[in-house]
Amino acid sequence: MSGKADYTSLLKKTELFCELPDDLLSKFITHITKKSVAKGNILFLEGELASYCYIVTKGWFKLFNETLDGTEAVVDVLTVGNIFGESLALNSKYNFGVQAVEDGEILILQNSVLQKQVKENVEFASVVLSFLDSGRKKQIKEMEHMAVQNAPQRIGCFLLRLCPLGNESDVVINLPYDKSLIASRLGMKAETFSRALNKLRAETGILIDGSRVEIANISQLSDFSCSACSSYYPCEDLKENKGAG
Amino acid sequence: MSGKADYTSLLKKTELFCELPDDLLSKFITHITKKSVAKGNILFLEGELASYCYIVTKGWFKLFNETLDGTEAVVDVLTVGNIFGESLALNSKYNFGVQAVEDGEILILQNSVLQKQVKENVEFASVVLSFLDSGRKKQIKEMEHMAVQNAPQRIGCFLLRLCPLGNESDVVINLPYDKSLIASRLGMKAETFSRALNKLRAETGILIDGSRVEIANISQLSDFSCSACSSYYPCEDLKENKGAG
DNA sequence: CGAGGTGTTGAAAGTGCTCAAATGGCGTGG
DNA sequence: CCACGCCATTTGAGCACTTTCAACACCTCG
Repeated sequence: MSGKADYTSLLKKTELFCELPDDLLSKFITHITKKSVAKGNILFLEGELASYCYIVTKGWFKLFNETLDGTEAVVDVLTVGNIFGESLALNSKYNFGVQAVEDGEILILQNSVLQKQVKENVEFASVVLSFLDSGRKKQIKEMEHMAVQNAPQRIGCFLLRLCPLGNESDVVINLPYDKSLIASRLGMKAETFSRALNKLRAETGILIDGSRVEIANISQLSDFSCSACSSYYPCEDLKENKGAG
Repeated sequence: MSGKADYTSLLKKTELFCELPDDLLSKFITHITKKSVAKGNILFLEGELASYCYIVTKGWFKLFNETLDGTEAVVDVLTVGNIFGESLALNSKYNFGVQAVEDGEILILQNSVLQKQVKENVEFASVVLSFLDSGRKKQIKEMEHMAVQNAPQRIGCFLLRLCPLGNESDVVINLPYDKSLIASRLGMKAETFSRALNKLRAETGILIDGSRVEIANISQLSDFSCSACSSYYPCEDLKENKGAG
């Protein structure tokens, strides 16, 4: 189960690699290594040369920045299927640091391999550009969320994004052990998160038991969470428009 | 002054084109057309095929999305030197609509021309990837702003980004006529904007006369605006790290 | 002058934050 | 096995900032 063979299925779960033909995937796979990461380990820090990108296959990872006054700003919290640290520009530096917030596993790939393929393979270059465009659209959406959603809605939206598509009910999600990370990720304090989660539970009928979240009724959750937003779960336009602008 | 000749200097003022060699610039210039846009005109709407990109050479343009409840979310408000609608991915759609908020002028370029150059010219492709990376970093910064800055600081930060670099005092900025646009852009209501602007004036000594803003002392403004942020004006790290991640 | 758009101001309500204290799970050492 | 301490989470009370609703001032244009 841990041989190079199953890298294919792991990569198929990621946005960047999911639609690549197998022969191209195999070119990447020969350069990929798998690694276990213990809780607390730091993979890299902001400002370091961006040599590698990472694909999460297990666990949760925190992307963070440090502010001038020493506070930590959590840029994102990622789990299985997410990629981070990827860079197509030469000699670029990481924009943030990354730390494992619990024991996990990652695939490691040199950015130079990505860069080489972008240069040599027009189709892959096109995929990469779509990927970058899509990332930009998500960022715009994030901004909108911060502007128009209140705390309970932001949490609901965060949960919805963790739901596998296609399921309509009885989805079970496992959050990272330390929920205050999610609070930071969503731009709120731990206390606010706690209260907002209570409100969300009362409004949408979700069940919470420690780090386990059970969503009985997706549409009830999205009715509540998406009402203030410009697109409704599953945010179709994020997938349709391989965005621009 | 409106011949193709001065397109070069206009393009040199934009982040995407500023460092390109003249011979490459001229390839773009042959495809560029200039156009005047009257206040209120809509250039395109969200979801339309992203055929053209636009470079602002005069006036202010509003990038917006419509939320489900009919509200308008202002994604950005752009002026001279900014580019929007650019897309390197094929068959992509615009992520937002764009409207002229006062009489203005734009340069128009087919995205297919950009795409062609990306394919044919490795150096330009590299510039584009850096541009996209830089855009991503700015988005992360925007998120941070929304999270850590209060209303007066957000306005101050917005003004600072409009200041031409290199000047230290007596900078004069012209805002769009309708200031409530900036309020939306910064995620606050018009009334809050009005009050916050008063506070900003009291704290930093800037002068406001209608749409004209005079900044006597840049460092006084940045001391106030950047104190909560992870980087200080002019946000050096945005330029250093041709980012990744 | 009057109408409509834009900006300002006031008062009250809402939302999230700070500070402080209580709760509850979990591992360590006795 | 139990007591203890640690840490994340929860809860409460008060505060700061932003929004909401409403009224008014200002300016331009007809």
